Amino acid sequence: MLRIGELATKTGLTAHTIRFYEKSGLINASQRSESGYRYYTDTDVRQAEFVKTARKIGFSVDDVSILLSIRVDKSNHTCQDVTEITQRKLNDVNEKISELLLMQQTLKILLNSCSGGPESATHCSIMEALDASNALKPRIIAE
Amino acid sequence: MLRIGELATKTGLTAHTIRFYEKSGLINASQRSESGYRYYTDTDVRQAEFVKTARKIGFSVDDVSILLSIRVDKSNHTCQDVTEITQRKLNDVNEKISELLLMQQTLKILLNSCSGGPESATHCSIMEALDASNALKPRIIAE
DNA sequence: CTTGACCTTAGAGTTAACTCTAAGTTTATA
DNA sequence: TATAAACTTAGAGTTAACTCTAAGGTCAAG
Repeated sequence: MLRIGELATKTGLTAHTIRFYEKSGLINASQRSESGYRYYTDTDVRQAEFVKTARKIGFSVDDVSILLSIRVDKSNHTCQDVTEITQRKLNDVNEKISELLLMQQTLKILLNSCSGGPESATHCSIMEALDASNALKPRIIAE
Repeated sequence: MLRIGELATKTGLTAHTIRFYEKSGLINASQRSESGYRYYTDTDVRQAEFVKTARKIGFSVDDVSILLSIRVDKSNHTCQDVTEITQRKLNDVNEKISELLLMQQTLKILLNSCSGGPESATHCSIMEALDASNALKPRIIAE
């Protein structure tokens, strides 16, 4: 039986975060001492690690909540239920990557267009590009 | 001279956002009518477009504020000043992309490991992977 | 029996960038 | 002149996931 600080050390979460996850319904202490201290069983620890793992992969707290409800009642859920959540998350991630790649490309083009030297910014091509509204249409793929 | 709604239409911002940017020091109406209506000159419009462009590329409101202070006083700033901000932003973006690519890879591996069919999740390999804490170490690059 | 590390709670604060509301004023149009 | 669309303000709300604070209780060691 671990106290909250020990669970924190074991999982890499903080005690604060564990209490926050408890409020959010993700982690529960099976036992409480008379004085109110939380005590975590091995089963609790495994659940906390599941939560940590799922969060690290990128699942939201709400997603993890759903995954946990599947976890405790696997026989009444299907692989399809699980892959749907996973696919949805992958779609989110893919979309964010696309947006960031576009930003990356634009930023690279801007950096390539400017010397970056100590000369006055009066004719800085980055500033000029930001002033021209076509700065957002990177047609040339710079590498 | 445009009113705020017209500027909104022209820039693709909302009137709310324009007022918010005004509070943040990014956009100002050169004129006000007696009754308090904001009126924007061509110069204001160009500045609003600059802001829109910079935000779309991914610069934070604070970054845009700095870029604007350079913009109004180019001769007292250098190309280096501008590239530093741009490079910092590119570094941020690169870091986020790395994190997301890791998530993407993990999610793909999870999806590949599971049929996604209508069978019970009792032996779902995604659930099993989330239970095993090595789910975060994707050694096999799945495509 | 005291000290310090650890624990408790409720609830407020953080961040970024909006987004919305309420209550009232102005302007253009029919 | 009446009505609707557009405008004004201050300030509160939203989102996600924490993160921290205050004020106090518990426990092990010396």
